[in-house]
Amino acid sequence: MADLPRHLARGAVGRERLSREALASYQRDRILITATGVFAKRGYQQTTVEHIVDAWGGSVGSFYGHFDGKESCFLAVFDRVVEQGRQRLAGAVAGEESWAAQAYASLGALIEAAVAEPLAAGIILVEAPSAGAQARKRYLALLDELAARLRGGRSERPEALALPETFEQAAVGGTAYFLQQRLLASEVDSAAELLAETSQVVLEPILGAAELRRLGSTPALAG
Amino acid sequence: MADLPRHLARGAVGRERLSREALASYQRDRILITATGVFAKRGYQQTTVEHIVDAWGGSVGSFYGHFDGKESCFLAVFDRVVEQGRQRLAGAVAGEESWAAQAYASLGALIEAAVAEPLAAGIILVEAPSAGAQARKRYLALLDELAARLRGGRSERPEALALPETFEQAAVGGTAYFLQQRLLASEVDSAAELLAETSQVVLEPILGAAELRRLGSTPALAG
Amino acid sequence: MADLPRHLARGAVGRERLSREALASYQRDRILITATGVFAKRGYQQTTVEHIVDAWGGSVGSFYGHFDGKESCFLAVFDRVVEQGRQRLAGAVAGEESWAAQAYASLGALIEAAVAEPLAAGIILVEAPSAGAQARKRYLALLDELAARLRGGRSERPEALALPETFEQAAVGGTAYFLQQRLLASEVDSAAELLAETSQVVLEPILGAAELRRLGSTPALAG
Amino acid sequence: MADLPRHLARGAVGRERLSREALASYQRDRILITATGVFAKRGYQQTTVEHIVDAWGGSVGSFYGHFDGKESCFLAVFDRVVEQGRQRLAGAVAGEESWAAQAYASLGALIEAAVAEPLAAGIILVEAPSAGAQARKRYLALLDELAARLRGGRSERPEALALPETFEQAAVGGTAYFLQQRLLASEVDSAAELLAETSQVVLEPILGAAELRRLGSTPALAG
DNA sequence: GATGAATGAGCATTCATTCAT
DNA sequence: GATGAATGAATGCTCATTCAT
Repeated sequence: MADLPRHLARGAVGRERLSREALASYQRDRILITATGVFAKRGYQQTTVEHIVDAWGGSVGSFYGHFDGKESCFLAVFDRVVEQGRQRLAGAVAGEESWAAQAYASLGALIEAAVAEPLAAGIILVEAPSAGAQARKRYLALLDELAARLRGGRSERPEALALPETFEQAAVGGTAYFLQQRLLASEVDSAAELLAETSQVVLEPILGAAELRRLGSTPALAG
Repeated sequence: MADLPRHLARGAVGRERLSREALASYQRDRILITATGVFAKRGYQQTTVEHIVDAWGGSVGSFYGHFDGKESCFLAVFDRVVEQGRQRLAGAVAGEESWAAQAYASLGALIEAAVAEPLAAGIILVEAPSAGAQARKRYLALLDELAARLRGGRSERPEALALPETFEQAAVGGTAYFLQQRLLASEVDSAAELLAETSQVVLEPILGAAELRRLGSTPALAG
Repeated sequence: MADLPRHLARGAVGRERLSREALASYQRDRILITATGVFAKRGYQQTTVEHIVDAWGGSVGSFYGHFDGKESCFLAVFDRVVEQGRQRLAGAVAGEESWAAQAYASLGALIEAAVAEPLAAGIILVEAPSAGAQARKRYLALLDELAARLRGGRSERPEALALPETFEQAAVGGTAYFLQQRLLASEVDSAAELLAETSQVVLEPILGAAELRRLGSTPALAG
Repeated sequence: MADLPRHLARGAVGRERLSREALASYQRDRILITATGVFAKRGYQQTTVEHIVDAWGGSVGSFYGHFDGKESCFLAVFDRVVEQGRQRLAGAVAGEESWAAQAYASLGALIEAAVAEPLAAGIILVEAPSAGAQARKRYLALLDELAARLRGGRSERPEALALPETFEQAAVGGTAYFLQQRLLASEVDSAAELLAETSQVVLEPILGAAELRRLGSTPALAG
């Protein structure tokens, strides 16, 4: 088992309360982090519980103490990655006022995340659709949610109302496919470049070219 | 095993050469047809060779006489469905002269095919991405090819040249995602409706709204 | 963990010596009582240590502080139930003088016990034979002991000497089987009825019908 | 895999029909015979599928081709042993006319069987009660059936009508217990001796001592 | 003494593939 | 060529027991 970070090591203040609970949560997180890599590299179906356990350095029984099984573990990995994405999104949106700026920043944050952690991105874009019914369901629900968010922007531009019903779904699905391809080919370009391209496809039809150009001139990416 | 059609039954003319070859090909096709349904209904991973063999009515050994194994069989199923799609495409394009009309007819033909044979469509859109590395590769190659075809249209319209590099990929991926969702939800609307929606997303940016409207007024669907 | 009864609560007189020892014994007993129900309801093989610990409300480590393991715990449960039976037997026999009356009262006490605590009876009659070699050995030894006691009655009646060697073993085994069947079917009739039937099988050959009739006319059962 | 007996070896007459079916049945039987010994020696719970497979000399997959699993295999072993007992019973009863003679011969046949094949007898008397709910159910049903058969004899002797309701159940259960004890202790006496003892317990109350003495003077045992 | 997280050997079962007939 | 019984490696999972805190 790996060393614990300072604040969790014995002797820490308030260890009574923290210890058990936090330790368990910490272990669980460690498994999730390891599993993210294993699932992403091997693929869900080719991954066995033993692979994860070996990579993690723990024991089978312990694994089952944290998760109901392989699928349950994958879903937790998925949820964790999604949650981290959500936080990035929240952070990106925080400073922006207009829907347009928020949308642009959001897209940028997601692309940045995918570029920074391609394995985590692969969990969502590549593995989730193949990891059983549950996972596929969550994957579709996630894209649906993103499409719904995107849809919110129509009200900002009268012209956008003329877009077909399915535009947002297709835009989100298309972006997912596009990124997935880049991930699988390991041709991950710079986040800036990807953002420039995808924003044109996803956002221009809603915001118009002029608005998008304006947004693009502002440095949108942190990294 | 089911009865053979007349011209393949033994005693037919030229049975020495034809019989063997044609019979084998016929058997293989029968397996592929059956397997298409089994793979689509159960999902690739949940399908066992025995499932296919049982549904087909043959024997395991015979199955392995026709295919190297389960994956090889799936790839053949995939290729077969793709081939049929190609023929539909060729037929649809045949009468049309302009690239615009050909593209519109192509999209119509593909949608029509998906609506007519949802199981076959599911093989491409739902199962292929989950059926191992090989299958995913072919799936991505297929979408790439469609994107490339779509790209051919840019030259027809100067405005289209301004579209982002990734437009076609996103358009194709988005359409795939959109159709996949409809297939999984078993909410297959009429082909006409789907065509109207997807063409707006996929073709309008290239052809322009006016051209698309004109194409839409011509009956594009056979069924 | 449940509250302790007054005299065991901390602060009680003589807590240094008593406390430790008595507390341990009390805890152990609590586990045994709980385990009796769990083993009887789930069956020995289907019962896990965790089941017992959960039902008891303690912890695994603590469980292993009291017992060497699952089997050891079952054997202790067995012994405890046997011990309680022995005490009932002693009580029942106390007031009686003749062997005949003692035997009749004993049988009555055992049946009464089985009817009053079917779970405890199930430990002996149903689970013990299936709970591993040790338990089976004790089960067989127990029946042997009862058979030996029964045998003591032969001297009271010359006719009984003509009974086959195996009579007592068969009588005890038969009664055990008979009661076990009633327990498994949850068809536990009244103790009086069961006593009337079994005593005819077990005791009449030794005591004779007349004697048995006489014994039966005295109220033999407490409840 | 062991050699096949002549009539099943290749080249045998009518191999088309016989071969497949008979071979499968033969293999299944071989597993059952092996499994009888393994279950009896190790005990049901301690026996793993691998134990059986190793002892048999086949493969795991093959085992599962013949049985649904370990329990299913045990039940088949149980049924097989019961069936063989039934045939012995049928053979023993064949020549006898009176119920008394039939009952005596039956008891003799069963005891003889138990002495001749203690492992098979152990399956019924020792393992079945411990091998899960299904097996216990069949075990109890079997004893019930024997008790019912025994009951048929009451009509032959007016005195027997006075026996308690439960006599037959207790007699059968007692005999089962008695034999089980002998089996577990590996103290298997001669069949003749066991018959003499058990018949006194089981049959004398129904048939009377005189009748039983008469039956005993006839050589009842084949071996 | 108490706690419960960690351990890991062990088990029943599946299934793609082979090969004797 | 056809057949399907046989193969056995691989897998997900359980649970009695240990031991650091």
